[in-house]
Amino acid sequence: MSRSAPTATVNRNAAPSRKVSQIDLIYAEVLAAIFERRLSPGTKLAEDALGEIFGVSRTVIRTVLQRLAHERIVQIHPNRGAFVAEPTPEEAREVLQARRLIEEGIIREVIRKRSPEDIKALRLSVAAERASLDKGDHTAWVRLSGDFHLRLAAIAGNETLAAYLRELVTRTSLIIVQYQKGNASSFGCDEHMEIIRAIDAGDETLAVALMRNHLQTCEDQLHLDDGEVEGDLYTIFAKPGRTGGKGGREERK
Amino acid sequence: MSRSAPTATVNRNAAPSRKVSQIDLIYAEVLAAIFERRLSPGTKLAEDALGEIFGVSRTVIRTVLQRLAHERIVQIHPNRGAFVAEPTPEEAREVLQARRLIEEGIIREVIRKRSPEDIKALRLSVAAERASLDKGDHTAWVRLSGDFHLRLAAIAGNETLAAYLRELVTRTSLIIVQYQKGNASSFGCDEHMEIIRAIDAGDETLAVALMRNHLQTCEDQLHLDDGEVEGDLYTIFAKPGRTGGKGGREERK
DNA sequence: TTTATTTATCTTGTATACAATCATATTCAA
DNA sequence: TTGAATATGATTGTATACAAGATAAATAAA
Repeated sequence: MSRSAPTATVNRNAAPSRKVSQIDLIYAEVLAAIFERRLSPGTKLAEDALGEIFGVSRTVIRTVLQRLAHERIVQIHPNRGAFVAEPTPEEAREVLQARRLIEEGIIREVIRKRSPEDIKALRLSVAAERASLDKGDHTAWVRLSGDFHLRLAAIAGNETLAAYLRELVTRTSLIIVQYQKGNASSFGCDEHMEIIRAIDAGDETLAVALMRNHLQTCEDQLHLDDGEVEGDLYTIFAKPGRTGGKGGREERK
Repeated sequence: MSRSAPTATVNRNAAPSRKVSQIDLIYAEVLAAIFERRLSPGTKLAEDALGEIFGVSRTVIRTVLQRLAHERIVQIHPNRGAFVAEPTPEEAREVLQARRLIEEGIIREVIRKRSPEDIKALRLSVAAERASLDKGDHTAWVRLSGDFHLRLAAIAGNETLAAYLRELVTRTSLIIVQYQKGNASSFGCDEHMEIIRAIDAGDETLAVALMRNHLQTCEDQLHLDDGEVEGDLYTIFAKPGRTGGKGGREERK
């Protein structure tokens, strides 16, 4: 709680608008903090501290943490507390494999159901991606990049699959935070564009292959192999100022 | 709360064994009640009543309900309470479609990774299925039937996909409770056996086709079309003793 | 100095109390 | 008798209080 002053009590301002529950707001806030690397994997999410920060009791914090735990963004150790999850390399591979399976199915369905408006919306989505990339707004790009995949799921029209993909996309973001080497994956934009073209052309085989490659590329840009123990070593031999920025992890289990 | 006396306060007996949390116990208890048709879709799950029944406070009941809600077994209406979900025909089709997609992927993986012990365990699982079916223990059969699919997921070795399939299997049970016509699906056993044979033979194309057919058969045995409004009509014009048993719904929203 | 044990403090788990919202019943007017 | 408005009761949402467990510190023994 030492440096998070700027984002504290953000929801206090828009208090009268009770249309969106506090729980959703805090949930989104925590998620954003993780993806913007303000909260590192392994960080403890103490109930009291979060309650203080967001101006609510532990009761609602608890609800948020349980939701995040169900989505595997947070891991709850009974009687010990909640921590930002540290997905293992194995889990990372599983998530990407699950995405390949689900998104290939979605692609096939999209080709069957697509309308010209859908294609147009997809192109706009990728344009926004490119814009955020040009602006150097990495945070926005992460969100928009995920949006593209979620949009495909929406077109496919299976809400159940879309919900699972939403979770997988979120988990992918956490995985990228932990395992991405350098600031790669700037090709994502172009690959998304290629996929749109294949869908527009109705070429199922190509579209599926492109999606598979796209997700494989994403996986290849992670360093999942070198340093399987890296997480533990880092924890044990933690030195401040390692990653250069002011993002030294504050608390670890 | 009028007739559930026999199952009430079950967890009080095994009190000292705190290894399994109360939450897991109550969660399993509620789930069992739904699948054994003691709780009908649409039934309100009042926090106070459940707390009284299980001898805990609303706090832990709330946690259970939120977990069930995340898995779509329960629907929470803000400020109004939690109700056993009433999956729509559309949702039912989505769940089955998702299962086809995921389980086809799992089958392919199983064929790659299977060991002789795996095949043996699968055969035993189906044998147990058949035994419960012969004994007329429908409740046990529902559980074992789901177990077969979960076992395949375990062999495939992707914990992430397995978790999703677990949810889908659970939702399928709820869907069957709501839409199954007669006591059909006794063929499930044989179809499971056929799938095992195809896997054992390493015939990926056949195994995938059999799984697809199996799930399609399951979907076909539901009456999803006649009576899209059936749920509502039933609610409005509910008459006791309709389904023969003593399972008249106790409370509805 | 190192290791084991005990104590103290802090955090989570659960129960209870209060506030806010919704459903139902009653009253009043048309 | 029907309809709207109000009042009452019940249920959920949130905060707080207390109990149980875990971490950390301090003390004692090797």
